[in-house]
Amino acid sequence: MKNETVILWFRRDFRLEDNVALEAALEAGRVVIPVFIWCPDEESPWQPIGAARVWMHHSLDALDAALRKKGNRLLVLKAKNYFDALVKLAAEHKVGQVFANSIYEPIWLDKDKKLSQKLSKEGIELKLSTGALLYDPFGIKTAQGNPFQVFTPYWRACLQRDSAPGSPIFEPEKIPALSQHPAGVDLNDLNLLPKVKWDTGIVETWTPGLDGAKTTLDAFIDKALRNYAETRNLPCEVGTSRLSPYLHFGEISPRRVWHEVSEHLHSTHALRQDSSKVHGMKATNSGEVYLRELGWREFAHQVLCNFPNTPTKPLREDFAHFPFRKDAEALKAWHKGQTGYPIVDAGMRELWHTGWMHNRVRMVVASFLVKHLLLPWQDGARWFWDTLVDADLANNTMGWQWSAGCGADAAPYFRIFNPILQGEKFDPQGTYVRKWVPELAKLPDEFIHQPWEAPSLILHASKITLDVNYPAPIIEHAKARQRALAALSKVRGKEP
DNA sequence: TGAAATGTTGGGGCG
DNA sequence: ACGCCCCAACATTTC
Repeated sequence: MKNETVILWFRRDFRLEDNVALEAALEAGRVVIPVFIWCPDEESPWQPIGAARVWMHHSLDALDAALRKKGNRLLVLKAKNYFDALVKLAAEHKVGQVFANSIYEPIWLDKDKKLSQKLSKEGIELKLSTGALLYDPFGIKTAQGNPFQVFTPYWRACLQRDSAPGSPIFEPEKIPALSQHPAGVDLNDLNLLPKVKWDTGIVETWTPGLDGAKTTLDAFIDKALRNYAETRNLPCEVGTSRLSPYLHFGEISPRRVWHEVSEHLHSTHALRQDSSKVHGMKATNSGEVYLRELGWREFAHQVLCNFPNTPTKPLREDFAHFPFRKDAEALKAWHKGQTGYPIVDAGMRELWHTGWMHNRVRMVVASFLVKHLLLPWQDGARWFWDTLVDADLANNTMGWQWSAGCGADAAPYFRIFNPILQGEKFDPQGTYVRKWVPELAKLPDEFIHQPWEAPSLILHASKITLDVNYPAPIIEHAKARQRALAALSKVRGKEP
């Protein structure tokens, strides 16, 4: 017989569609209490902060609105710890089962394990479901039984598994509620929104929440997917999916994204059928290139789960004692987008303003921090953590270790992005730079990525005085490159 | 999911 | 016609 009442604990799965825990809760209980518990003390040091909190606030608001359409609402609690909050809520409503979706991060997996044991002593079952990932991060292993550390064979192994990701679950018609909703706190009392209004750019740029997620996916498939392989690298265009924050907070499931994208590709005959392509040897068309990016998300979680120290420690140990510099001034210039390299500064300012940065530019600014400035990748990761709406421990860690050359399948140490060439290649008209670094807007295309090379007449006509209204480069590219090669070659291990 | 240096080739100008 | 040089275009290697 069904329990009368069950708890559905939302953590990072703010959706009603394709939510495995929700489905399980509805099967087990007659009445569901959907709850979000805010315990900032428990989540340190990688709790949501800054831009991600802003996002989370609006996302929870959207989730509540969606639950109300299903005849329920979101109970918001603020607590010292999850255990006390859950025990108290369960006792008040005679609940024996708590349903939730697993979060594939070592801290959460560990927390859930202990919590589950403690709760069971109180007669409460914690029922965990999957759904945050397409593949079990502990389920894909090399022939030797080790976790993969190189992407391509990992992804091949995923795609060659017997079962492709299944179809998403439909959202329920109704989520039966208690006749009297339990009293919680007001969402605003969590103080997720900043006191000083620095979040206007985020609010203008994004529509957080489950509806925004669907709109974003539809728009991507409709407008950008066809040319994804080419336009995804152009930061001035909307060529990427922009789904990262929605995926991070579980406002849409990776299974839904996978399903819709492959569905669309089959219906438009854009996905080639020959097996060497389908099996991911080489991504030759836009659809496969995009699904491969979902693969990188899987890979990042797989690496994080199997190597739990990677958020702060390099995976390749020869990097552990690399003599990164300490240079507060340079770090600050990077933070503020005042390095004197237009593509770098544009990216850092886009990040500050919108809580997001185009992926191509993320690679450029990361390479610049680590290789040109020789500052620790951990400092970059921390800044991204505070400023990104899509701040995700697995993806952020993977990205930074990749850029620094110390991670899984990492860029070799000698791969140093030239910020001028990257700019000219991927922002040839300087559209992106002009948008985010408006003081350079009047510069001709020829000099937009290297204002210091412009003749003084042109600088004057463009109303630019270097080091007055736009910085001269904080370091010369050629020198920085030489310095990085010299420093990094000392730590290289078996890599050439 | 680089960039720079170095090497090779082939067409054209020119003595 | 021929050899020579230049150099762009492309390929390879090196960092």
